[in-house]
Parts: sequence; C-alpha cells; structure tokens
Amino acid sequence: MAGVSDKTVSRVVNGEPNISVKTRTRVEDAIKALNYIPNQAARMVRNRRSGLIGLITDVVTTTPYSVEIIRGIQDRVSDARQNLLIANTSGAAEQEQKVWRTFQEHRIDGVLLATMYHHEIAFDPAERSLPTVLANCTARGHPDVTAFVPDDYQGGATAARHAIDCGHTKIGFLTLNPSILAAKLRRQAFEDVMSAHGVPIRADWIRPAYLGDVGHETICAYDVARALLDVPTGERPTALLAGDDEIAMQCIFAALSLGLRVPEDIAIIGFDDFRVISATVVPPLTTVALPYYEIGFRAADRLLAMLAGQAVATGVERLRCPLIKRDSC
Amino acid sequence: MAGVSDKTVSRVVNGEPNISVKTRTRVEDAIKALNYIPNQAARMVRNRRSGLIGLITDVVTTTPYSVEIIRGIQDRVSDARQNLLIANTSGAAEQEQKVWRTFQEHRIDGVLLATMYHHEIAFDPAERSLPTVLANCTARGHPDVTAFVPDDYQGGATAARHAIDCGHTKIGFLTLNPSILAAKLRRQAFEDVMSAHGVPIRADWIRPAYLGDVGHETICAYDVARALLDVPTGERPTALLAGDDEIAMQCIFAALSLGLRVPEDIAIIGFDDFRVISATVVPPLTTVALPYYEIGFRAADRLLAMLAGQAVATGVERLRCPLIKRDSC
DNA sequence: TTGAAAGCGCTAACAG
DNA sequence: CTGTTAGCGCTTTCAA
Repeated sequence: MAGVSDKTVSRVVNGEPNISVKTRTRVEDAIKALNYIPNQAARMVRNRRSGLIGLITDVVTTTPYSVEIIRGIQDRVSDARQNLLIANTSGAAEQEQKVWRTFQEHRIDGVLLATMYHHEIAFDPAERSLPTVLANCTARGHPDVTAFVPDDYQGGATAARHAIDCGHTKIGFLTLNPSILAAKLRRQAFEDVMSAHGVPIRADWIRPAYLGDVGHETICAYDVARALLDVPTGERPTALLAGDDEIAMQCIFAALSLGLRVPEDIAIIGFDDFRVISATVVPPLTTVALPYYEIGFRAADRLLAMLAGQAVATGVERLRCPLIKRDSC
Repeated sequence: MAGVSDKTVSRVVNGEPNISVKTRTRVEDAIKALNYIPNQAARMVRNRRSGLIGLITDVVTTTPYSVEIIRGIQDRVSDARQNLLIANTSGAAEQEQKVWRTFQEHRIDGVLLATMYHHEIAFDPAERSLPTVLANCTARGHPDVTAFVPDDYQGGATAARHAIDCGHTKIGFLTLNPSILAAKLRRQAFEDVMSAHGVPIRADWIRPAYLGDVGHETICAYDVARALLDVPTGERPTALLAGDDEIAMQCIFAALSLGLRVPEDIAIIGFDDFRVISATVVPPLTTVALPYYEIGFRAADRLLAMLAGQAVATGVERLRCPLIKRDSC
C-alpha cells in the first residue's frame, strides 16, 4: 500500500535510521490505515530474543502475602519492554517440570523463581539451561545461584533492639513454625541481641504460635499470648515480639481480653508489615517490614542485566528489613 | 539424526497418525538424545493459535484481596494447555492501550480482564477485536459483554437476613465508599430486607467507614463504630454489618475498647471473607464470602469455550455470595 | 507411510 | 536511502 518493500516497512517499524522522511510517513500512514500490528512470533523466529521473562511461583501469585514481589518484578520488567509469562506450580515438582518445558518451548529469555516463604528450594542450576534468578528463596547446596532474600536475621535483631531501646527487659517471642528458615534466623537474632544487651532470655516466653506442618498450620497465638499474659503483673512480659502480623494481631486481642492496654501494659512488635493487618489493627502495629517489593524489583533487575550480557554478581543477596514504627511499641 | 525428513519429525511430535512404529521410535530416540524442544514461536507463525491467554488486571495481581480470582483462572487455563500472559495496568488508561497492543502483537487467543473492585469499567467491545471475558467487573453501557461478578445484592441481603434471624432489630451498617457499585447494591439489599421484615432503618446508623476517594481512602471504622456504640445500652445497635472484613475488624476493636463483648453485647458481620482477617480475628468473623475463585474459574472456562467455537451465553452472570458462619454473630 | 516444495511474517546481510 | 535474497522453525499441500 505504501509502495515499498517489506524490508522498508520493517525498518520503519523498528525505528532504524536511513529512511527518508517521505517514505517513513508513507509507511506510517499505511500502517495506520491497515491497522497493521507486527507479529511477535515471527520476530521471535528470526531474532534470538523472545522478549519474554518467565515467572515461576510456588503459590506466590495466589497468596496475599507476597504479591508485592510480583509488583516489583512487573514494574522492572515492563520498563524493559519485556513481557511476563507467569506459571505457578502449587509447589508440585511434576508441575514444575511442565512449566520449565513450556518456558523452553516459548524460548523464554530468562526465568524468575519466586516463593511464598523465605526458604531453601531444590534447584540445580546445572539442570536448567535458562538464566535464572531466585526471589525469596535460595538454592540448597548452590550458594552461587543468584538470589534475593530478606535479611531475617537483621530483621529479628532490629525488632529485639527496638523493644530493648523502648526500655523493655521482659520480652517474649511468639514464633512462626520453627521449621521455617525465617523463624530460625529471627530467633537466633533475638537471642543474640538479648544476650549482647545483657537482657535475660526466658525460654518459657519463647513459644510457637502455629500448630501443625508448614502449609497446613493453624494459628494459636491468641491462646499462647493469653497464657503468657494472664499472670500477676510482675511476672508478665512487658513486650511481645511476633513472628508475623497475624500473630501480633492475636496478641492484641489477647491483651484486650485481659483488660491490658497496648502498648502501655504490653508492647507488641509484628513482622512482615502486611498492611491489611498492620495498618488497620488498633493500635496500628509497629512491625518489621519484609522488603518484598524490593526483592522482586532487584531480582528482575539482575536478571535483565544478565540477559544484557553484563557481568553481574552472583550468590545470595540479603535485603534489609526496616522497622516500621507505629503505635504498638 | 533419525534419518528422516523434518516433516516426519513434525508428525511424531504432534502425534499424527500414519507413522510406522519403527520410524516413530527412531525419531523419539533422536529427540531425546538431542534434547530437542519444539519452538512455539515458529509454530505460531504457521498456525493460527498462539495458545496464549492474556490476563489484564488493574491492580488485582498486586493486591491481596482478589488473588483468588487469579488462582481460579490459572487452575482452569493450565488444564487447557494454554499459557497465561499477565499484564497489569495499575488502572491507567494509557497503560491499558499498551497492554492490548502487546497482546495483539503476541496474537493472544483471547483475553480475561479482571479488576480488584467489583465495578463498571469503560470497555467497548467494538474497539477490541479479541474475544474477551470480564471478571469482577461489567462493561458500562454494554450489558451484552460476557462478565462474571459477585451478586452483591444477594450478599447484602444474606447478611441482613442473618442478623435479623439472630433476633436483632437494632442494626447498623458501616459501608464502603458509597461511590463503589458493590456498596450501593449491598446497601439497597440491606434496606430492602429490613423493610420486608418490618425492622426499622435508622439513617444515622448507616455510615461510611472510609474517608477519601476510591483508591486513596483511609479507614475510619474504629472511630465510627465507637461513636455508634459509646451510648447508653438501650440506644445502641445490637448488630453491625460491615462493608468488608477490615471494617468488621475495627468494629471488634471498638467494641472491646468500650468493654463490650462480641457477639453477646454487639454482633458483627463482615463481608468478603478475606481469610487472613476473617479467620484470624478473635472472635472469628461471621462474614459473607466473595466467590472470587469461582469468578476466575468460570470466566476462564467461558473464554475457553468461546475460543473452542462453542455457542455460549453472553451478558452478566452474578455469582452467589455465601454466608460463612463463624462466631461474631 | 514418507518426503519435497512452498510459505507463514519477519529480519540480517548484502547490493545497488 | 531502498530493495533482494535467504532463511529462522515449523506445517500445509500434494506427490510419491
């Protein structure tokens, strides 16, 4: 319609130089008139790049907690004119095989692997030929695999330090399921900070707030907190650290049910900064934020750099968990 | 490597008939040995179908509330050997244009458009050439566009009826931002049911629990609930319906802060069944569930049927919001 | 049951 | 500045 060769159209579409203004406008007019849209698939056949980033999640897409990871990824990826092909495995290994296969069929440029919990996964880089970056997880036995995770140790330490800075010396800790890596790291940090400050650790004030296996647990923070708090004033902790914001919320309910005021009688510090809870609860939670958005953004950024052929660092990078100060401590 | 033509390989890969067993196994062996994976892009160039479903969300991917919609979609789509290309617009019209364009470039088979709030969107089917199904929204001025939404009217009626069935006659309602469609429908249902049962409606007990515009609101349910409840016993509502579970949660805090017991002194009914809150709060919330998973699943199912060329119903389909009975009413 | 030829829509390499 | 040729990896058509 523009009276030029297909190659010339290609040049216009791709903004290549050395086209006369007259030809360019003629082609552009034709494109508009014909409502022409280039076929990505055909491009992919010729070029090496598919322009597709694969995102594999265990249950992250479908769980309210870590959607922020995806938001970070999307923000970074769409800046780079790449598109996201998302698949989730529901944690099933067999499903994961299928997903990798699908990604290879689509000649995905690289993959981002994100998990809901911060934990170690079985991932062997030798088995997967695609450039991969992990988000919120690390590869067991392969510390060289690029990964971005929250610095749970620092986060736990920050929470403990804040409680101590607020003058507390009687501090309890309602933990996540102890088999979760994050729980271990935070607890270790808690104990280290307490010791470093010469604050006594009461083993019976450190209690799991979930019952059952990972993925099938039920929360029991309310009962645990009541048991801890339903004692004479002098024998009570004056501050409670929580493994997540749900636990913290149940701690508030427990305190209220006992006629205790938060934070005057009992201070509470959450973890995660899951805002639907942390900002809505009364009083709003002082909590340690998980840098989920940043994890997603940085992971995507690193993958893009790898794809661009830049020399980049490998290995695990731990991102700071900042204290969000609100009213509960 | 198998000593056959490319076409024969194609036949084996696609499971076409009329291949001798001997040839087939030779080809299969070669495929395995070479670790050959067919190139989807090249297939797409020849075939008409891309095998890709596009999912456009406003902020649904990135918001904790409605991830269930995505879970429903994914479950249905992966059953059908299709893949999901996800893009979100953050609500920006300009961004939405880009997304549609990208989808056309990828020769997407069809698109699913999901929103975070149940509301009407500007969507003109004439402008979009791709088969489209809406999830959690309807197209303003185009009632014929296929859409799946929660039946907010029925949900509101269910909540009101439950309160009345529990013997309450003094019922307050803390609403969402009144400009939201869901808020209007539920309030209408509330008033209709109250009237039908001869229960008096107190206009001053119907109060918005959010301040500010949609998307930028701040919750003020705690203060509103305290104002409603901080009066002599006889003048107080005995039940409060909430526009969502966050509001219900703040109502519980308000009640507790006034020394009131839930549900004995004041019953509370939530909306959404956002489990992180509804099941974790103490007491657990009696609430009306939004059928988000079902909305996603059904929307994907319908789109797939359309793509398969089946004759399917069009128009808006409203899905039941069931009452989830827990302990708060 | 198998293969050859042609072509899907695009772009790299080269020529003019 | 523009066009030609060739070919990406696959499948359709038709012939063998």
